[in-house]
Amino acid sequence: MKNKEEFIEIQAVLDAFEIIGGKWKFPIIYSLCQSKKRYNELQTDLNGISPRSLANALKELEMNGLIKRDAFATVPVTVEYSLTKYGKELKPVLLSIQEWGKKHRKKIIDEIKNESKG
Amino acid sequence: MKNKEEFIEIQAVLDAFEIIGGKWKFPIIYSLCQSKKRYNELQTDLNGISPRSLANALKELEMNGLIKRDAFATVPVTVEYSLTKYGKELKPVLLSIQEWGKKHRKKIIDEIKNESKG
DNA sequence: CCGGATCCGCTTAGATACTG
DNA sequence: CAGTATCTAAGCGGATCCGG
Repeated sequence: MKNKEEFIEIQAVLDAFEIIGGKWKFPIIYSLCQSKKRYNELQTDLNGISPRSLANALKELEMNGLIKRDAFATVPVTVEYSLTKYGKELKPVLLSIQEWGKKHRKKIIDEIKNESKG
Repeated sequence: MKNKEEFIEIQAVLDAFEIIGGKWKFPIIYSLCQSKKRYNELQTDLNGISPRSLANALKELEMNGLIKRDAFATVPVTVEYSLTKYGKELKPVLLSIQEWGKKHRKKIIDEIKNESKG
């Protein structure tokens, strides 16, 4: 580390990961970017997340003020999760990750094609 | 999930996290964004990462073509890690995370101030 | 039935000590 | 200096169960 400024910069990244680290936080937020979702919709979107992990992640995200949980006393219960205004500030981050993910996917596919070509 | 397109989008995020998920990958890449670094410099930058976790993360990042490892037969050995061209494509992602991290830090500090004000 | 909580086992991450 | 070995702690997933 060279100086105090650089320390703060990397500390910002580390801090961000205290909140949005873990395997599922980003995908959850990404899913909620599109629209508010119910518990089961999230579970489907996230393609096989366990209920335990989903519940934990949602609780932490709510504690940190990134998402909002609304429960309606219907029968059966309806619970909706949505991004808070603060959570929406993560959108640019999400979009850049997703863009990189698409590029990466393309790269992998190209590599496989080249291998089979010989 | 509503349609196939949305599935691909979220899948891109999931895929990205296969590569750059985990607690330390982003901070490592962030640190290497600035300049190439030696093993111990990274350990210092990352403020307390264990050697094991650092070694593991570096190995995975190298396997995925994001970073490059150069060893020089000096005594003692010198090893330098740097971003590959492909790894550098993550810079925009890093910058947006870091920006959010700074915002978040400011928010937390403000909240603490307001609490102590009463 | 929906939204979780709980129990269990496996995999990943971390602390510390030690080595080429 | 740049890691590995070992042990322990935390996180994740699967199945099952419970309250409304």
